[in-house]
Amino acid sequence: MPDNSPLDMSWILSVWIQSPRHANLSDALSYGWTQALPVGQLVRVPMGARHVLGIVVKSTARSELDQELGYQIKPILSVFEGLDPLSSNWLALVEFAAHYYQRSMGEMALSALPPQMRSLTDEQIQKKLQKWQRKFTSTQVVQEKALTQEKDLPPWSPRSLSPDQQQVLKSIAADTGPFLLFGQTGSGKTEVYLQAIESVLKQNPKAQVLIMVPEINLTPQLMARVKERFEEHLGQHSLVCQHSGMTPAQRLNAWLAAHQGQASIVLGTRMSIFMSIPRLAMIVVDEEHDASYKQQEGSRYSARDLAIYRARLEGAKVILGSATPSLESWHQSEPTGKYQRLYMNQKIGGAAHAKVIRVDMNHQPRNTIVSAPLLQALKARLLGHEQSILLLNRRGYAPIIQCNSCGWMTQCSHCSAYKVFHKLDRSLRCHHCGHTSRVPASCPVCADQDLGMLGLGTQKIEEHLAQLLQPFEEELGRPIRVQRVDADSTKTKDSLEQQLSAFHAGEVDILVGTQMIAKGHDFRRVSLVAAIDPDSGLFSSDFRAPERLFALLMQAGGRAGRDGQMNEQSSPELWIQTRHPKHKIFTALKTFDYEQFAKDELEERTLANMPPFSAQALIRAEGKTQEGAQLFLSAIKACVTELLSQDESCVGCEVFAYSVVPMALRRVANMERAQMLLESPSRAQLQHLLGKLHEPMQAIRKKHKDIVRWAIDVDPQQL
DNA sequence: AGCACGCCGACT
DNA sequence: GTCGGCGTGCTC
Repeated sequence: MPDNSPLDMSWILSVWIQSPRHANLSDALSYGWTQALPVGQLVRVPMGARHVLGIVVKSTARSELDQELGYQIKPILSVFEGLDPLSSNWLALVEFAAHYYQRSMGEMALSALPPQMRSLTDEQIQKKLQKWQRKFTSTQVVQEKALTQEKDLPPWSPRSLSPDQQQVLKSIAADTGPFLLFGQTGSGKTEVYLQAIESVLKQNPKAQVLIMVPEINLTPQLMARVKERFEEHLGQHSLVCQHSGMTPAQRLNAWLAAHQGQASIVLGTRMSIFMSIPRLAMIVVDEEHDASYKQQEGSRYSARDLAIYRARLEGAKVILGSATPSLESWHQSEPTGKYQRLYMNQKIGGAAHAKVIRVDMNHQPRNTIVSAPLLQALKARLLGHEQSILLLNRRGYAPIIQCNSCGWMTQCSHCSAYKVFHKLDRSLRCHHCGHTSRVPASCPVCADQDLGMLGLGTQKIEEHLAQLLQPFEEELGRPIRVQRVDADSTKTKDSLEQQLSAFHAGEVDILVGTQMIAKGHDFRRVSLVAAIDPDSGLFSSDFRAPERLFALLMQAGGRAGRDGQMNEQSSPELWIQTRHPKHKIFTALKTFDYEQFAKDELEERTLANMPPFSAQALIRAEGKTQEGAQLFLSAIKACVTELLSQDESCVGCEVFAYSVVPMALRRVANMERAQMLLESPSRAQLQHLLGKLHEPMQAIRKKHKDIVRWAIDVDPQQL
């Protein structure tokens, strides 16, 4: 702005900008302007030496100011004229999230906008908008027709629905929700989502819908189905995606389409909960139990929980769907809770449950990887030209090199973790800090050359399996094809899709992989899924581990035998190799009885006062030394005690601070890490206390110079 | 968080 | 003699 004449700054604008809470700036900074601006207006403002994006949250006439501000007011630099202001509901969502997850308003709000917005000018944005507008209006005519006359276009084709689906849709139409759609894999939840969306769009052609999925991998699949259903009615520009795999330009375009109300359907990962969707009428959270809905760094929000809050704000319906709901959602959908539970018990097309077969590994030779009965079962599938999946837990399967003479292992020099052997480039790599080195020819401690492999990678299993099956190849009269899928084999772009499509096409007999293959993919010719060693999930220090294991195995079981057409001889089977065959997780799994499992687990949680019967927050610190990190947290613990006994507003609050402990992965990239858990029967009291902690924490931080980072994780997923 | 300003080691 | 290391401190 070249105008150097003094502006008549008779208005004071309160503006949120990107700045972390510990920067100690107030939530909104004051800038001067010649006129009031609408709440939610995007502006560019000076901030020290640079220019940053801001959001106007208030305009006050200078004459109405209670007192003069104690500092010089700068004018804003420019206004994004071409963009509608963000809605008050959007601002309310951001404000709630910032409050709840202990972040600054500015950080929450600005990091929820597409990154490119920060660098573009108003003119550039307007150009983009015009371009989009032209594209859109050419298809919009079609859309209007479709939704009003239904003449020139194929009408919404009637679908045959199962009785369950009909019942569930009736309930969704009749009530306000939130709804927990509890349905087996293969019971047709996706069809319910699509029909529910369809009825919302029929009712109001201008309405918008948000669909969330846990992972990027799952967006193309679901997008294909959404397109197939809606594209001819809505036009291709009415369906947009939002996830971190998109280019900055793609993200901005999609954001603009949603913000301007042109996109009818927004499909995305957790970040899309913050999309600007002015006429939001429905939110679908697919696989709501999935841990990916919780952001794990920065503002650690839960997109699933925010979906509930946002839906209430907007007066929109929200559907949480899962075959294995989180115990939080399950509890909320009990008769005493706030959600309405909808059951879908039947599998479409009469597909049967997998039969659960447990192999007691106590009765197998020591160090057995694939037990004899499982091997027999695998052979049977090979003979019948059916496919199998072997599922590995991550833990315990990393291939680590050990000295067979002195016991030395490939410990990472920067982390409290072992470096993992990668066969491809014969390197040792730390999965936590990325440090890479070559495999030594001899032990660096005792110089012995007898180095061996300790853990079992998926690579190792792949080889081992090939070895076990090799004698069988002759009998079979063809080579046996084993395919490995894990983080390594899918490093190259869209290679996951490629590998899986090879499996789909029947070019592979046995698929070996980690959890990632249990998610979302629909394998029709698979009749056997085997969990090789699931026991680490049984006795973990994390109280949610059993829940995750159960969900994984249920999901894995659902992968087997989804095809109702398959003949009787190949009844689907889920194999579990375990040293604890009597464990209640496995007995509940035998009948695919999630409800029994949830009942048992919730009983235990009640007794132990664990979530959902208490609220938790985790304070983590990262410093140069473990003592430093712990000292820092201990000082905070003392501060909690003091607040609870001295502070007027905290006395009587029931908040319990557990002792300070090193984190499970105590050292990462040369940083020592420790944590402290806070727990309270009252979410509100815990919130209040956390809010009170910020100031003293900053004072404490100044005394502990070796503390590099600290973070508060509200409702932590992993302990 | 950025980005300044500010005071001490190895280089054209 | 400078380029640049990152240690405090401020941003309406």
